[in-house]
Formats: sequence, C-alpha cells, structure tokens
Amino acid sequence: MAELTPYHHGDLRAALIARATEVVIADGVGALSLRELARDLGVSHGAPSRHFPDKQALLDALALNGFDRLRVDLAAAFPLDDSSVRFPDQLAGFAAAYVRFVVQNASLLAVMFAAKHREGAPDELRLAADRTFDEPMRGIERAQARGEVVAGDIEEVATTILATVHGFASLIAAGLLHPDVSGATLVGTVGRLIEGLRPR
Amino acid sequence: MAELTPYHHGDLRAALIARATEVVIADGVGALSLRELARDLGVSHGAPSRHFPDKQALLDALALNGFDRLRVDLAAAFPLDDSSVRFPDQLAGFAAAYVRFVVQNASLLAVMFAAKHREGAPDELRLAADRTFDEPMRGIERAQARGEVVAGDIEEVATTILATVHGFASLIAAGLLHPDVSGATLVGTVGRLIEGLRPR
DNA sequence: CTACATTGTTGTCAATGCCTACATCGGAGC
DNA sequence: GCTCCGATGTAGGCATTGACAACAATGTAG
Repeated sequence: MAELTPYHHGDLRAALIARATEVVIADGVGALSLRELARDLGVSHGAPSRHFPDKQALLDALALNGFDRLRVDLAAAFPLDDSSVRFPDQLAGFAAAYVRFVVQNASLLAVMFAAKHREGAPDELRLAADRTFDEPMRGIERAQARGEVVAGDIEEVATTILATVHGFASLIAAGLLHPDVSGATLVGTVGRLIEGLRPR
Repeated sequence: MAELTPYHHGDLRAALIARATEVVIADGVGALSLRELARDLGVSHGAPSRHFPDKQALLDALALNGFDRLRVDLAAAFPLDDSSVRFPDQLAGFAAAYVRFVVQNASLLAVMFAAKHREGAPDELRLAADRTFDEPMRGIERAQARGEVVAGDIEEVATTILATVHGFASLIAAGLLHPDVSGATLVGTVGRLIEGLRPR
C-alpha cells in the first residue's frame, strides 16, 4: 500500500540542495528560508539541520555544486584533443559557455563567489573554486604551444582571457549588457581581444 | 548645556547610509540588521522606517551611493583634457582605480549590482548604474579619434575594455586573483589587452 | 532481539522586519 | 508670540525566521 508520508524522506540532503538552488536562481538568496524549504519538501522545520548544521552550510553546498557544474561546462570548450580547432573558435565557445552559465544561474553566481570569498570557507569549496579554470588554462597553454597565441607569461595571457570573459559575463549578469544582443557583441569582443586594441 | 539625547537625530538618513555601508563592507549584506543599525545610532528600532520604507529601500540607497562614488573614481582616470596622456597609461589608471574601488568596497559591489538588476528597482538607481561608465566611454572614443586605439565600432572596443577591467576586478573580489600581486598582473593584463592575443 | 547511530519531529527562544498608535519636535502662517 | 500641523522619533505588537534541545521513529549490525 502507498505510504503517504514515510518517516524518512529518502534523500533529503539532495532534495534540499536541488530545491534551494531553484529558489536562489529564481528569487535570489534573500528569498531562501530553511523553514519554507522544509515545508516545500514536506518535512518538519527541524529536519534540514540533520544535513546542514546551519544555513551557511547549505549555501556552501549550493556553491560547491555550482562550481562543479561551471567547471564541467567550461572544460567542454577545451577538449583535450583540440589540434584541429582554431583557437579563436575555441575561445568563442568558451565565452559562450560561460555566458550561458551566468545567464541561467544568475543569482547563484553571487552565492558561489560570496561563499568562496568568505572567511572560514571549507577547504573543499576553496579547492573547487580554484579548479574552475584549470582546463581552460591548459587549453590556452596548448594553443600557445601551437603558436596560435602570442608567446609570453602564461599567467599574463590566461588572466587577460579569463578576466575578459568573466567580465563580459558579469556585465550581463549585472544588467549592464543586454543578454539579447550579447551574441554578436560576444563575438566582437572576443575578436577584439585577439586582435588587440593598438592599431596593427 | 549639552543635550544628551535630543529627540531628533539631526541627519538620521545620512547616518543610516554611512553606518550601513560600513557594516556591509565589513561583514556583508547578511550581517545588516535594521534594528542593530538603529541601536548603533542610538535611536529606536522604528526610526529608520521614517527614512526608508523597508530594508530594500536602504539597500537601494547604498547602491546608488556606491554607483555615484564608482563613477566619480572612474571618471578621474579619463580627464577631459587628456591629449598629452598616452592611452595605455590612461587605461592602466582606469583599471587601477576600478580595482581599488572593488577591493575597498568588497561586499558593497554585490549589493550594488543586485539592486540594479532587481525587478522593480527605482529608475534613479538604474540610471546611476548605466551612467557609471559614461566618462570612460568618452575617453576611449577620444583615444580612438587620436588614432591611439584601433578604429571600428566603439561599442565593441569599449565593451572589450570594460569587460576586461571589470572582470579583472571581479576576479580579485572573488578571491580568484590575489590582491597582493595584482599590481604587476594588472599592468601585464592591460598590456596584453592592448597588444592582442594573436602574434604580431 | 537488542543496542545504537541516523534521521525526522516537536517545542522553544531570541532576533528580525514590518505595522500601527502615540509622542515630540520645529517651522509656516497668522 | 501662538497655534497648527507635518516631519521625525518612540513604544508595543505580530508573524517569520534560524538555531537549539529533548524526544520519537527507523534501519541496521551484532
């Protein structure tokens, strides 16, 4: 027979993360209430504390999850065997992936970076955040080795690229750039980044 | 004789904004409580509502204030009479000013952009945010007219620059770039932006 | 079957944001 | 100079929230 409300939820922890992510993305972190979350999932208001000692711990879990998803998305733009792809196209794909994530996960980004920046953040979270750009970094390095990217300090080159793409995405998230027209603008920006500002 | 606790505060509105800005910068928006704010300023817990109908209105005021200060800081890097300054130096100054603001106003940035992005944000705030980069934009245009910057769509060129600088600052704010070494890194990034990624 | 850790429930507490009724101040108009 | 009245601040109350503690149900290892 059907158990109407089994005592144990099954996987409350995962359900909390999933639902909380929805709420944060939809209405921002300010709209997230542990008690309402519990009500949504049909458990008592004290249940979440068995999985997250406090609200910040839940936010940390959301952030960790976000960084993992972002890392996977970004890594896809720099496949290991990329010798047949031109770097500008790779870069455009990378930027597009980043922008897509930012647009689709709007308010979650703020939670992610706030959690990472926070004093006393768990090491696991810090590490996940730091790994976010590892694959793109290596992709840039390979392009540099192929001579498609100007030689020089890899840190300097990579920082410029990451800053530009991250900044482009952030400007959209901040509403200073319209997501609608951003497709063409994105291509233009990447092209300008590659060609440089100084007249050739 | 000295009035110990005059009934009227004098300029409670400004005091609220000032103290709230301090708290947000120091401990983030999550640590901001209207009641504690009132206690700090020695007024009753209901007093703030005379100046801000709700907490969001106070945050909007903080954001407006922040955008104004940022705009002034950034405009200073592009003085109207800049014919004697080389564009790369101007750009470095602009980036340095932006980074300085971001580092000094850490958590306030999140409040600013969240408030701007928020549905139902006051027009005044939207306008202030949109004006933030007006002067730098004109400075870039002038540099372009002088032939120091590659010709072409001003939107495209300006977006690339703003995105890179904003992204660089954001990466620092997010803790993905260390503020200590950022001085040299910043110069390198700006240089790389000017010279382009493609080998010349 | 029985201890025991895990998970969920219930009740409680202080703090918060917001609302309403009331008190005090200070200036505009007479 | 006085009075009225809007602006500003106070006091109390209410629902919601996050955190905590005591208790109950469940599943499992031995």
